[in-house]
Amino acid sequence: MPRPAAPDLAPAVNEWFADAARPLPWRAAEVSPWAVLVSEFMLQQTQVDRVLPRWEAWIRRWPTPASLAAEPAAEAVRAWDRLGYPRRALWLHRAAVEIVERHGGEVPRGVDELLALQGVGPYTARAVAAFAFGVRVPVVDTNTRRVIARAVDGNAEPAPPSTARDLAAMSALLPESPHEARAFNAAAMELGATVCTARAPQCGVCPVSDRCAWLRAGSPAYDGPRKPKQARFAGSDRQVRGLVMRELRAAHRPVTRAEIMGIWADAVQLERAISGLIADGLAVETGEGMTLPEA
DNA sequence: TAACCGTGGGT
DNA sequence: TACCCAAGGTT
Repeated sequence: MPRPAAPDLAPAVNEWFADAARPLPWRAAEVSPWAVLVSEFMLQQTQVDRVLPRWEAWIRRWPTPASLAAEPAAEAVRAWDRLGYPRRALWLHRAAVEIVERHGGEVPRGVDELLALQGVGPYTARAVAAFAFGVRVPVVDTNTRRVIARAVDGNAEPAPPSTARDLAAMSALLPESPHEARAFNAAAMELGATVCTARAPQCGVCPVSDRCAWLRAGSPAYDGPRKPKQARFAGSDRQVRGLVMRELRAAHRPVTRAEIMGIWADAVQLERAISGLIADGLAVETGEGMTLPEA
């Protein structure tokens, strides 16, 4: 399925990026691959502004994989605070252990080795390879998908994610030079995050507005398949799990059954949440009560 | 593979 | 208010 010849986006986007890039600390030249990996874990489904303070504190406390691996998982979950999806904290801790055990404490540079780490998927593996090590690989996140959907395909929104298709599309745009490729991976994401946004894109300041297929077509409304609606949060199991985790993080001692029962009226749903957290390894039941995992 | 997994900001 | 969206990954 040949796609239409892609416009040459990289030079203009990279030129724009050189000036417009936000000074995010994990982009600084001196940050370690580990610090980049931590940022990528935290940024999974979580906005930059909420990540910044947690990342700073995390890197200060655990500057290497070994320093994190040496601590109980409970400390990672506490330091994660309210970033959400706390199993990411568990997975990051596990990944640190795997890096120590399998890679001598050094974050691996290859996509395959990175993919084998707990909690590292197609996006994170390539992001670390590209941004921490300068490897020339396509990196595709939700922002890049949207930029390509508009500028190349002429659609207001991307089709449902497909790793193979998305990577092929980005590969077709990626400059040959590793240096330029690395910049373009970051620049495409930045463009999607700050200009080519999901709502109210700022086409007036877009560096590729002169060759954007979507703009050229008159910015037609999206008519493809709708994304599945996210289930409502209020009253959900997610909310209950979050409340239980908040309690476990705050208490530096076992939380009794009676205390747990006080945080949600629906006992059946609360029991389901607790069982799920235990099954996920985010909580453990002891004779004294519930705690965060020490292992 | 579709459903599940937190939390908060923007509109 | 209610809904959409967010540097995804796992099962």
